[in-house]
Order: sequence, then C-alpha cells, then structure tokens
Amino acid sequence: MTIMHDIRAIRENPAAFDAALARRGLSPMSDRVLSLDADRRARIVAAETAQADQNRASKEVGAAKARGDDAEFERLRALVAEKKADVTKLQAEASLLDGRLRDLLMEIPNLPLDSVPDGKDEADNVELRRWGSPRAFDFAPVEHFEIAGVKTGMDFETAAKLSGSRFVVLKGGVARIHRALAQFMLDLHVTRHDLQETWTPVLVLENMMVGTGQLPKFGEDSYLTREGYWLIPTSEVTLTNTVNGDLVDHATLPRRMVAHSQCFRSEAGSAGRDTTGMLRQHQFEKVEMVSITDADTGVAEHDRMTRCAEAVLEALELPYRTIVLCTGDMGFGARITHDLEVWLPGQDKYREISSVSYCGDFQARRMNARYRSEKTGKPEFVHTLNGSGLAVGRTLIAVLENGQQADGSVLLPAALHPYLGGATKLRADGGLA
RNA sequence: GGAGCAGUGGCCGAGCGGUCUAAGGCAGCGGUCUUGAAAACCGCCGGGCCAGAGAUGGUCCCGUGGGUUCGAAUCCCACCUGCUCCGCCA
Repeated sequence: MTIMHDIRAIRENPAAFDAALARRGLSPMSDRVLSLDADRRARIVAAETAQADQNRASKEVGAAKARGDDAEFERLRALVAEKKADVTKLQAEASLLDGRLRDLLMEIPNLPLDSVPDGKDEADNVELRRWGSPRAFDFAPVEHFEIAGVKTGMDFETAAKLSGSRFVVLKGGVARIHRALAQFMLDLHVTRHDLQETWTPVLVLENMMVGTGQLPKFGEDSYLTREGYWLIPTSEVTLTNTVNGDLVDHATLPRRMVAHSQCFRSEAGSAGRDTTGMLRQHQFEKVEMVSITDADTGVAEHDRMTRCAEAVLEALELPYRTIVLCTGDMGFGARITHDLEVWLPGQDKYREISSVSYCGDFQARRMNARYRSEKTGKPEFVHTLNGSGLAVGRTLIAVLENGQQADGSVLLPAALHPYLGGATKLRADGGLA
C-alpha cells in the first residue's frame, strides 16, 4: 500500500512526529499510529507464513497426483484447504488494520519544516519583506465596489438572480480589465519565468482530489456533480495530478507549469466573511503555478515560485508584503507557505492575494508519483509545490482600489495598457479611455 | 445515451488453467572492440510490503474488488478507466 506519511520515520522517531504535530496544535498520534502498525505487521507476518505453507503444499499436490499417490494427494489437498482458510482469515484481518492505518494517516496534515515559525493563528505569522509603499490619498479611498467607475461594471444583483450569493457579473471596462489581468499574468510567467502554459479540465475524478489532499477530509469545501465529478477549487489539483501514478523521468524535472482556470469553492464555514464585493466568491479565476521537482531542489523551488508571484505584483505596481505562515495557520498539505498580501487602500489593510506552498512528498505519496533517483537508482517520491500567480479577481480589486481617483475613475498600471488596446484608465462611467 | 473492444514491468508488446521464477523489443547501466564515438556482440536490468545488523529470505502485484479451482495474467461476476463506431451537440 501507499502510505500517506513515512511510517518508517515515525517508527524510528515517534517523538519527532508528535513534536511536529504539536507545532500545528495537534495532540500526539504516534501511539495510535504505531500500535495499529504493529498489529498490522504481526498479521502480515502470520498471513505470509500461512501462505508460504499453502504454496508449498499446493506445489506438492500436483506431484502426488502425477505419481498416483492418492493418499498423499488427499492429505495435501486437505492441508491446502486448511491453510487457505487461515490465509483468508489472516489477510482479512491484516487488510482491515491496513485500511484503518491508512484512514488515520490520510487525515494527518503535513509536517512543518523546522524553519516555519511556531504559532497559533494568523497573528503569529511573520513578515519577511515589503515592497512598495501605500499611496498617499488626498481623499478617502473607498472599497472597490464603491468606486464610481466600477459600480456599473460589477453587478452583484444580477449575479444573485442568476446564481445566488457570492457570484458576480462583470461588464464593460471592468470585465475587460479582469480578462487583461489573466492574460498579462500568463504571458509574464510563460515568457519571463519559463513556466509551461497549460490548460486543464475543471472537472476531475474523485481520486485526483485525494491526491492533492482536498479529500477525504475537506469534501465540504468543494462541489460534486451528479455524475461524480468534482469541480476543482484550484488548478493546483489538475496540474499537480498530471504526474499521478507516474514514474517520471528525472531529466524532465523540474516541471514548471502555469494555468489559468475557473475555480469553484463552496465556502462552507466562511458564512458572513467578506460578503460584500468580489473578494470571496464561489466561482473565480486564478492563474496557478505548480512545480514538480526532485527531493533535493524542492525547497529552493519554493523561493523561486514566491518570486514569480511577487513579480506579478511588482509589474502591476501594487504594494505588498510577503509573510511566512506560522505552524498554526498553514494549510493541510503544506510544509511551508508564503502568503503575498496586497495593499487594499479601501480596506486600509493588506489582504491575501497569493499563497505559495511547498508540500514535500506529501501529495506525491497520495498520488504515488515518483522519479528514479540518480544516486540510488531507486524510485523516490517527487516533491510538489503550488502557488497563485495570482488570484485574478483579487488582483482586479487591488488594481481598482490602488488606482482610484477622486472623480471615481481609475488609473491603470502601465503593464496592462497593451492588453487594453492602449487604454490607461477606467472612466467614472465604466468605460475605458 | 446505444453498440463493441481494451487495460501486462520505465515504454512497446507476447501470453488464452500448471517450469510465468511473465517471451521479445526499446530505453537504461556495465563490458568487449575503438584514438574517441557509433555500430556490433556479451552481461545486468520491475515495484510494494514483511523479516533480518547484513548477506539474504518470505509474500503480494498482469486496471480494482470479489468468485470458481488443488492451482488464475489466463475462466466467471461487479466496478473503474480508456479507445472505436453510432446518436446528440459547442
């Protein structure tokens, strides 16, 4: 079976495993894991011993029959039947324990790297750096949906009629800026960062959601179709699972991909949070980066990917800060996460616009995705990383809020002008000029 | 939606109840030859789990799960995935 955590490492150093969990605010689990593991192994040994007996007797049966020794033939037949019953019983027990261990490990989050700061929640995150400085306004900046030029092009009422809450209809200049942003980001990553442009499905088989860690624990967060397809909450799911089940050629690593996709999230559990504006939607667009690396280069790749995301904000002249999430605030599959927070003058706050995570072999174990190590000649799990580069809707918000003018128009960053037919501003009436 | 076909080791592919300890090819690794390389030739060359300090041994794996059988890659059933044709359709 494929084990979701390195069971040998847990056996060797259960205290370290529990200590890592404790840093995430979880109670120790090594006792339960190891006792299940010990039982499981005992059954396996018993089952395999019985099976070896059965195989031996089974081989002799044919010989006895051939030489016409009926008494021996019957004796061996009975022996085989007896061993077979033992094997069946022991195997069933082993497989039950195996399943239990698997279920348990499946729901244990990834272990934080040593370099990740300890902490309980977002208050304990640590700022790594800031870029740019918030603009000084000579009027009171408003939130994106309050800007005059935005009001006509960001229609929540119509969206609510169509689809309910947490949806939006974009129109005119705002819609075009939204589209331009996605194109700009893709182009930047493809031409400057050497990521491979990729287009993927947004409906996936259940197993893929297990591979990247959305399932089994977080099924409530995503949409499931009648036919059994899941709607991806991010193209991290499709991009990462491109190597699901594969033994990839080491020469093809690292694989650096970028995709622009629709993302779907039920936002169960976030009722009441960010209900106005388009900060948190059931459907949104994101340009996502994924890297598949070997075990040696994953950590370095994480910094590279963070830089790729930062470059987008810098090109768009949006002030941001980069933070490293503390152990208590990190997502399920991550070993370390950098968040990029963009300055939103309307909220007078930095808000998350990108999350860049290094997952080590956590997802690879779930996917059984490996490469052949050049050093040992043995298959080893790949390492995976994912990061937003960036969330398009939130970038739209940032561009609008940071560029807003007293008259309700919005000045747009130069990098976007070529994508808007040369337009440099969103007029107060919602058109481009 | 209907009908048919298929899923074998890194890849391709044989195999149709008992030396399958899975042929053969490709790729890879080592060697012979060569100034070097290529070619040719020779050899090596799947993965998981369990035990063991190790050498090594055991066991499982031919999409997945059951079943038939003394014995299953091979027969039966269910499921998953893919392909082809038809229908519908951007």
